[in-house]
Amino acid sequence: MAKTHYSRFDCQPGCSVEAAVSLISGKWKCVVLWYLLEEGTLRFNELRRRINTITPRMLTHQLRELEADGLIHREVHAQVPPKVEYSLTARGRELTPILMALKAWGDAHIDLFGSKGTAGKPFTTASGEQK
Amino acid sequence: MAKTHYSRFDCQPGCSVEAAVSLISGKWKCVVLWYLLEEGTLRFNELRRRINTITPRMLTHQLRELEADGLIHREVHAQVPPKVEYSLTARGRELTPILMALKAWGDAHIDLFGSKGTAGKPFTTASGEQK
DNA sequence: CATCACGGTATCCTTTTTGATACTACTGGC
DNA sequence: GCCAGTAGTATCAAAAAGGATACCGTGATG
Repeated sequence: MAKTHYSRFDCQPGCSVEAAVSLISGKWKCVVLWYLLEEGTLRFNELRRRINTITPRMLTHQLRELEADGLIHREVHAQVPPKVEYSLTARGRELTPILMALKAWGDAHIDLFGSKGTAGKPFTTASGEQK
Repeated sequence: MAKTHYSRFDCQPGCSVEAAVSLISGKWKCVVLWYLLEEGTLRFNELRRRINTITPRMLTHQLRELEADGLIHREVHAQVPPKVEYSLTARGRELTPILMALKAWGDAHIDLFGSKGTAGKPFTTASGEQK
């Protein structure tokens, strides 16, 4: 193996866990990943409308990071008006068990959020507030 | 259901995932959790020595957040010199499948780290650098 | 008497992350 | 001619996170 890379043996236990978490820990990243997991392919403004409080700047930023980390694919169609589609890569789809486990845990311990602790308050949403 | 709490129906899909991730996304948090998972109970300086580049300030900070979020238990023994033991709570132990899945994913996609993308470089460690 | 280990604090500073607001080029429909 | 929708940028500001360094009281050890 290349010496410039690190192998799993170079670092202490928990290091790869930390590394993996760091890829999905930006604000809205999990929400984006979850939508892409559920709906397959979404355009920029489709995501934006689903996460209605996000600013375009933040959405762009998170999408670019997810793309740089190889978790999502960005496809630009050369047309006007512009059409850019986002979808999970194979690597991104491999996060599925993690996201499911996180969701299960999150739903099970939902009483934590909003009351005490360090977690931010849940946000309201375009799809959540009308019905 | 109480209006002051949120139910899983108040928020969009992915919200609970995001909430769960936010609890484990501080720097070193996963490393700490992993050590506690592996070794059961550890004292402050035991953790500190294992993660040798962490400052006491950061260790304290992360431990207090994990405690506030109900993931770890902090037990102070009234003696001198002080003895403080940290261990996972039941809730913390329920993170096991998540941490395992993250480790599996991280190890499988380890080529990502250090080269490109947004992930930080892996760190060297007390236990990793001698052999 | 000085030093070490214990489990932290206090203070200051830098970096990173997030947010608010305004703006772009282009085209199709009214 | 004007407005809406497309996918973003640019700029500035605020807030949060992280890092460096020094320090605390206590008690045992040398």
